[in-house]
Amino acid sequence: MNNPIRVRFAPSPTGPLHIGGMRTALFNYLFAKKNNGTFVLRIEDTDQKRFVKGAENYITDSLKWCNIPYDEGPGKEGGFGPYRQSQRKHLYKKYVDQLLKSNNAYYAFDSAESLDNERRKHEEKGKTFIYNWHNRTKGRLTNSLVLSEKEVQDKIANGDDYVVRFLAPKGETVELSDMVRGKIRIDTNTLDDKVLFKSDGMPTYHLANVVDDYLMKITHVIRGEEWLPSLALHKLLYKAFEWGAPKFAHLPLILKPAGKGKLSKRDGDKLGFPVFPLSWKDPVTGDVSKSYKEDGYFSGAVINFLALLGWNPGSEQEVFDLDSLIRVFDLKKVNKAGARFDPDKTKWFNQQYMQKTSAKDLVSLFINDNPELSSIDTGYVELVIKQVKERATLTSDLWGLSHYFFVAPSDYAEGALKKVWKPNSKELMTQLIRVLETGDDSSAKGLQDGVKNWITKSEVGFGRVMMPLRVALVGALEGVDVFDIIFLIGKAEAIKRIQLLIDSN
RNA sequence: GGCCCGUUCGUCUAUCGGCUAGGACGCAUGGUUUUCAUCCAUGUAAGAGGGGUUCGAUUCCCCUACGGGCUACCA
Repeated sequence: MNNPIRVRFAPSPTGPLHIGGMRTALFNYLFAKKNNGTFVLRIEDTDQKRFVKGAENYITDSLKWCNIPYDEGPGKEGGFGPYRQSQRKHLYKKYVDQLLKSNNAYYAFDSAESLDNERRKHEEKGKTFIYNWHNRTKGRLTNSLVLSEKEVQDKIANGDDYVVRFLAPKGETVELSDMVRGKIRIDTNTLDDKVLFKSDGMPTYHLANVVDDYLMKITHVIRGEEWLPSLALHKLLYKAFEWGAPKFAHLPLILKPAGKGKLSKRDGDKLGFPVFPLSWKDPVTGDVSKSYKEDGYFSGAVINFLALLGWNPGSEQEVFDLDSLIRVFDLKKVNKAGARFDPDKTKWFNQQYMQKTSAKDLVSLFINDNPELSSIDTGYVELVIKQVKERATLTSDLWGLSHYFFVAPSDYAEGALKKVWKPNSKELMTQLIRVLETGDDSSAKGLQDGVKNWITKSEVGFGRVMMPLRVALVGALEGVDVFDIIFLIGKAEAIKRIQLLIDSN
């Protein structure tokens, strides 16, 4: 293989990654693995102002939790490092100079204030200010296109702040090709002269991205649709460098479940569902955001759902583990339109995964969530989970569905008791205790037969017995089969609970 | 405002010009479970509008509308 596939996921560490970012990472991963390629993680931390401590760890932890590990990246050298752009700072100057020398870029000395001013003035006249062929040499702007070479050198020697801008060509049409969108044509006159190199000595995204993708031999750039508008610029940069460009695929955006716009980090807290894989504590505000992991989701279910957002396998199958996802993944089946995020369907996927997961495999997870159970025999815990898991959607549901197997109800659901407790209930429950004491308790079936026989023979009515019995055992009118409960908690414990109900009424 | 992308059930989506427009989530109803949930069955509901092209358009082209993205020395 002389042109091995290499893709990269290139987040910037400005905060926690939300599921939109995870989906981008996932598609890169799937594409790489499908094609025996390499999945690279590159940290794009060129904006020192927005850097957030802990965000990079958050990103790597999230990828790990989702089981989509990177082949190369920070801490995983693959011959193309370093993988943080801040550590590659020294590399970019050379390429900027190359562009300057080939007249594809120029120095600009305009201050942020003067540019803001221009923008405001244009706005007042109902126009939009664009730094490009329109005005770059019209005198209002200060750059190396209008200044003499000596003036430019003096300014730089003098320590004046400057940026380097790309000189967008005039009157050309760029032909773009996107793997999911097909051909796109852009008139270069509508482009602006983007800043490539900032006055703080750091490259902007556009420059760093292109240079690094080239140096890291990236073959396919798979990223969110928000980058589509800068594709022309990037293509022009490759041309200016005289480099072959990678192939591009722009993924449809993930939209809010309700309302307008793309899904954002704040939607989760506002709408009551997680948008983050792992929980995140904002280092400034201290706010903690809920997450899929902590809410009781399986990472496989989250990944599965994300994969089907903006992509489909071309069949009616919906549940896929990671390996089958890799097997069937195809960029050609990626949709063009944005996809609304659906928290309900995410839950459904999780329920599917819950049912696929064996009770045995759930035990440690369950005990982990409920440390007070660590002293209980794991065999018993497994039997309990086996009873309740078909009713569960999230792993965090498990305790609510099974608590009565571990602790006697401390109070009774008000409505339930009122509905169930009749004048003769006390008498019936007392009789029931006697039936249980003498009956067969070697199996749930044995218990059932004993009680049923008694009910039939004494003609007291099933509901009159079963309902209060359930309330005694569970504390509410819910839960698994009563005889399964009695069998598991044991006859003695069951009798104790019935007596408790009698005594308290 | 400008530039770009998009548009099938409420939502995610299938349909390589020939349909009674399929599946899933959700919702509703019924059945099972002497509880609740699960489960099962059934139902619900769609190709934005207008022009073309064609024997025939959800599918191809154009216009409009609507949605989305971008428009920073942020990525």
